[in-house]
Amino acid sequence: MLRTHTCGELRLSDINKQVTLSGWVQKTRDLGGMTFIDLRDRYGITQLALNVDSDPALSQAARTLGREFVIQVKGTVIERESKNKNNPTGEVEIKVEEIKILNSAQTPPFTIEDETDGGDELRMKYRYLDLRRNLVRKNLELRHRMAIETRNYLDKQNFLEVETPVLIKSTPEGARDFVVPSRMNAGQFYALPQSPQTFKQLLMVAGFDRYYQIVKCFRDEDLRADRQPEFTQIDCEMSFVEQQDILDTFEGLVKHLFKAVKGVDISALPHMTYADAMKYYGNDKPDTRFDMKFVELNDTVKGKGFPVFDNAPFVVGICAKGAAEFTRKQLDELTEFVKRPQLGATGLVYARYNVDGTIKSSVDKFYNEDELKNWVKVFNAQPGDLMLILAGEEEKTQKALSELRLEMGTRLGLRDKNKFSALWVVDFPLLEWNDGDPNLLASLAGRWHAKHHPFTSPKPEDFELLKTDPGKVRANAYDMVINGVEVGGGSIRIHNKELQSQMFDLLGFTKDEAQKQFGFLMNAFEFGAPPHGGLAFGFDRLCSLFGGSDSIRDFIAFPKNNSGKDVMIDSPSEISDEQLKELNIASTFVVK
RNA sequence: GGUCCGGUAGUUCAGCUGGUUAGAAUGCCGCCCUGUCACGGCGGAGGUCGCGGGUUCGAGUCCCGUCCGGACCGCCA
Repeated sequence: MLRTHTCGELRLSDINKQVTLSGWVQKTRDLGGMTFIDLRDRYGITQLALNVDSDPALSQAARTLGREFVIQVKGTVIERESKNKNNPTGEVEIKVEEIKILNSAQTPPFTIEDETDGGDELRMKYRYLDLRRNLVRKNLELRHRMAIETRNYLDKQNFLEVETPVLIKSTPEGARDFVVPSRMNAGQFYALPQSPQTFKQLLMVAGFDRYYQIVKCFRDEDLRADRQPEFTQIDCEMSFVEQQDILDTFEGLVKHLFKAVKGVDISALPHMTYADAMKYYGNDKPDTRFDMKFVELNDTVKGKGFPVFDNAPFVVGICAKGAAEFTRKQLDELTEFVKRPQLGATGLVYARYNVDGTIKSSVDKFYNEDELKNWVKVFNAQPGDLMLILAGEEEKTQKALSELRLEMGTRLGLRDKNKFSALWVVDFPLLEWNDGDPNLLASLAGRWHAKHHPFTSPKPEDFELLKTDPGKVRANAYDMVINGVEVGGGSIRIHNKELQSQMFDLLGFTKDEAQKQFGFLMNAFEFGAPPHGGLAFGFDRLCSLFGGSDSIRDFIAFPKNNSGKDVMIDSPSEISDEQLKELNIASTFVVK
């Protein structure tokens, strides 16, 4: 061994021990007669001390060490003359007797410290240096702990971890597939799984009863701070269960994770219907750390001669507690916020319910004091509150107000990263109308697409609506939402061939297409498929949520950038003509 | 496919209404310093202002195009 101890473990109790340490030079502090070196490894930092009087040659050698040199030192553990309470090893140091340079290092392009000076791109390019930093390392340690505790919990619940294939079949529903050419089968392609969905259902048919897998999934769609082209799911499926059984089991998992990883007890998860989530939060993943629910105002504000409200199909507002003090400038910022093209609101109406009981609105011209007092009643506002109102087409207005609500929550400090509010959103619609998207309309025979996925079962009481009003059919589908982040979702599946076939009809598959794409699953349903259901957690998101970050990239060892590129290994990249030829792919492409 | 923001020293950034030699901090190099731990002091080196074109007497600054990065919308069953 090149070391007797790590750089994080020596304490006062180790004094006088002869030790050998190996690690990276974090920093040297040369005081002339004395030289101090911070030696770092994964476990911590230990200070090395050299005195020019006791060994001039060694002291001189220490001065030549650069940042991130890899060295081995032998010496004696001694008590420090001046201690550092900020470091667990801060009461001791090593009186160095021997230094061996194991490897030199170039000066790193950014500082390897908690508060790094490196920008995102540079950190990605030198990810192996970034990973030396405490913060990033701790994120991956958190991820490791999450995975271990997930396996502990599910193992105790009799779940089996089963690996499913990565080279599978491309299917038209859902996200765009990543595709892999088959050399042995010219002109044919595998697809990488968007999820192991069909395989886990087949495992249920096979009687495995309780399955899980911490598994990579792939989707060829545009990226976001919380979306990577390859990502990890905790993928689960159970047989002989109803929705409530699944909710109970995985509420248990999340509670276990909070307790084991963060030492936090979270209360029982409330259930909120999709309809209520949309009505009160304008969003199917509401941040319930704070209230500020939507208040519909059509009956309150219309017919008073204010054309914006009178002409809008939908008027809705929120009441921000204690925000009446917002300045004109802040209100203008909020107006700009909702007018951004992404939200597209035409304006923002506000009414301050001042502490002195007076009401001042941006539409005083149209609403007298009595009418504004009625607003106060409808909003249940208290003196000091600020009422914010948007009007327009329902869906768009909901979305804009939802974003405004989150913005207000942020501005009012109501979105504490150390506070966790989890809930189940249930009763999602089974289907969505492919409204207006010509690409979808052209590529799919049908105009409905599955909100969750085509294997989701409708609620039995809504079966009849499948024929008469498919848009009204609710699904046995559920999402777990924590702090406004959709951390997981799933459904009770269809296990009956006729119903599955009916679903594919609705989604516009011909019998042939359905058989070709999903015949293996429907055939399996004819051999004794048990009732089953499951869900999948977005593991990266769950980790970033636990770590208090909005970005999942720092919880993935080697993530990709906004363009889906790994700038460290320079991928994706071109391949040789020989490779293309082997794969039976033409080597020239005409773009556009 | 779209919207917005950014690209200036190794790094993070400032650079006003276009005007002399493009600055700061940090890092790096050298000298000094015997209890530092964000050590301190003095000195020094370090620039294709992303790239191309245009306007102008004059462009880091304005305009057009382009590339790269970031956030978001669409998309993500």
